[in-house]
Amino acid sequence: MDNLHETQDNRSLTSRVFKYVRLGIIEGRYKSGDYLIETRLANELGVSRTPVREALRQLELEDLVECIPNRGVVVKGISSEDIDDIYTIRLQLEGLAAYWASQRIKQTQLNRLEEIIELMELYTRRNDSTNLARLDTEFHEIIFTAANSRSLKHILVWLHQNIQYARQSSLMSPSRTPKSFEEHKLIFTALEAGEADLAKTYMEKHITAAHSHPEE
Amino acid sequence: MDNLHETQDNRSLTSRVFKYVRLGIIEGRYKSGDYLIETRLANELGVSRTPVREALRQLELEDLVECIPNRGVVVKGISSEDIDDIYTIRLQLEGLAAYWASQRIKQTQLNRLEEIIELMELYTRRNDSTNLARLDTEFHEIIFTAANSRSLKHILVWLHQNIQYARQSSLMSPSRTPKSFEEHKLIFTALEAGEADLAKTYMEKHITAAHSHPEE
DNA sequence: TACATTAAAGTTGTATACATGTTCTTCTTG
DNA sequence: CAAGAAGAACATGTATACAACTTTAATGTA
Repeated sequence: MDNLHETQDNRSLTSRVFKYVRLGIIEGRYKSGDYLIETRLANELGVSRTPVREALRQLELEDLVECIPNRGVVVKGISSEDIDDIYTIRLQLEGLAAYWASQRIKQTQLNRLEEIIELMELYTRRNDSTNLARLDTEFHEIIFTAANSRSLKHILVWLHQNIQYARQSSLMSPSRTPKSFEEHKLIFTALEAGEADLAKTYMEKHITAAHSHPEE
Repeated sequence: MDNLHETQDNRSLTSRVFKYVRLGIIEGRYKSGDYLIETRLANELGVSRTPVREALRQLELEDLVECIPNRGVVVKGISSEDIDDIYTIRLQLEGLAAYWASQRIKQTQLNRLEEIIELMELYTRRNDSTNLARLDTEFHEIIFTAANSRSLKHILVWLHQNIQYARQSSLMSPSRTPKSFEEHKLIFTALEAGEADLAKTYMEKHITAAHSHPEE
């Protein structure tokens, strides 16, 4: 019963279980209100209860499930209202990240951003949404990292993960990709020039646009 | 060897261990770079390794420790730069929380806020920092809750917990308390009147002032 | 002495066993 | 038949046992 067709990232069973259940919640396989039974999950994945418990305790801190003492863990999930809120929160925080990044970003990070921009242009022409989504994630992650704030990065990574859910549903819609590409380019230019306020403004516009058209 | 002089909140050993280690990191007993040995902690607390492991895995997600596979978990701690960043992030997010709260707050929550304001006045006159700190936490938490956004509340609770560390150090300094009291009152008035922009502005001023003078 | 090899101690990763608490079924009783 | 009690089935909470991996100490050799 190996539902776990993972690659090589077998760091530990705990993290495998964590990702598996997380994906299950994000994809809606486990719905809000469902009880997650430890032994059932353990059998499903062919592992013991120990790593399952550790993973569930982590998911509790991610706020994706609620652990009720001596009762079990119940799925909380992410509603569309949550997604809306997350975009508003991102609006505040990614603006801040871009602002800080423009002051603290290193040359190597700028180089990688430039590479990403070039690749994005290519994949936009080819309508390759899968690769575009991957590059988009990396683009934003470089900016989180360049902002050089542990707390901010921690929050933004969490928000991005939660939002994957919304992305998943509308991935292949290519209507907005050319516009999105231009937005990324503007952000990059501002970062390169060290224009903090401009970087912030462009990032905010990008998030807002992405919220209205979540396809990329 | 029962270093755990807890009250009644013995929901589970895992959460007891979690709070114990968390406090240890916040108080500086476990310093950045220290390795946390599972068996050592287990003996220290008179429990088995199972709840210790679960607690450590949770602390990893809180970003207070780093789990290195097959090596152990190392303390990350919170630097003063982190604290500065957190205040800036709170500036963005508590403003948003106050904004949303002013539109969504319920009468019972407003009543409780009014009670808190009255109590704060009392304790400010008495210079009772301990109770003031408690009320301050509740004041902000009511606003998080009233904002009615799961994600926002989750982030702000996390930020507040991280910042307790900075508060701990300078608790008894009463110089700012009268001013802080006035700020809380202004926020409350704006919330009561449903003035979203005003609530946001007052909250931002309050956070900024608290950052310069973290005693309350 | 310096260095590689190997044994040993220590630590983490995982599974299992048992204790405790909860839920559901069934049987009794009014 | 309804309501409640007893017990079985089930799930979680915790401890322990064992396997795998890492680091350290020890041993042997050039």
